[in-house]
Amino acid sequence: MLKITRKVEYALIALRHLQANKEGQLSSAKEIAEAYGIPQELLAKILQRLAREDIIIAVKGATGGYKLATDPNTINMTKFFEIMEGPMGIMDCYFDSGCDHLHGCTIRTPINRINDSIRSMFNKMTLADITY
Amino acid sequence: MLKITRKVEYALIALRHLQANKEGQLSSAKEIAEAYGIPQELLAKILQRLAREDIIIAVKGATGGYKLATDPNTINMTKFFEIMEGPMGIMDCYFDSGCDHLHGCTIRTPINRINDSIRSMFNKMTLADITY
DNA sequence: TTATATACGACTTATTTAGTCGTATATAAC
DNA sequence: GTTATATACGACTAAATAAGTCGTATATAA
Repeated sequence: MLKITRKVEYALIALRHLQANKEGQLSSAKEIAEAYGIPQELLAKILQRLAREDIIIAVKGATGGYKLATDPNTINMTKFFEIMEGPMGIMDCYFDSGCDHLHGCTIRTPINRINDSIRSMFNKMTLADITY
Repeated sequence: MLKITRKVEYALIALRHLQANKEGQLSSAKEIAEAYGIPQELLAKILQRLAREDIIIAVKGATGGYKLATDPNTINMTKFFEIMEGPMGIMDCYFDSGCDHLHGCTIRTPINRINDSIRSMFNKMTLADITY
């Protein structure tokens, strides 16, 4: 319950690393992985996803690497979590309705209230709150 | 991320059911399991844990069952989650220090801030917010 | 004595998360 | 143009966790 995954953890570490770089300076997946003892292939995939979502910019080729694409202040944590792990809800019925029990479900409404509280809390936070 | 487990889900459903009972009236694990389509053995174990922790009272024997032990208003959700699933932290390093990366960890402090926010949010909620 | 409860640990199965591998493409340096 | 070092990405395997089952013991009302 309420556990952050490695994917998110590694992404945050990497973003913080990139944020500490000078304007325009690149860091490769290998460099970051070695610096923090993270499996390189795994981190590479995470950085690729962040690049696809325009959180960071990828530069290919021999001296390539990654750099931040935007000010971390502009990305809220709800969006960030959902990029990394998909829809954020403490129960799936918040999003899909493939639940057998929906008819007799007595806890859906309060559960959704909790969900909204969590989302609203993370909506107020930006990546900069984590990476600075 | 941030998913509630079935254990918690079933516990909440059962507690809500008990809460709806008249003062002193018992419900068995079987009765509740059948009413909501929950695996009976699994629910039984959950109810046993709730009884051990004095959230509910167990009555043994042929006409036995469970009833609430206390006003749901007196149990906060942080305590409830921790009874069901152990320490609640979005990363384990909030509690233990078996982390290899602690020396160079750059995200511990902000992660802990998030943790505190979540715990404080759940501390303000009681079981009654869910089961009523 | 029987039927129906709770109690509880051990076990199996299913699902999710973490990590690896193979292959393709881009590009700087030589 | 060859080499070395990057990113890109899907497929695969392994590890960890969650979900569910089973066996056995005990309590008690009928």
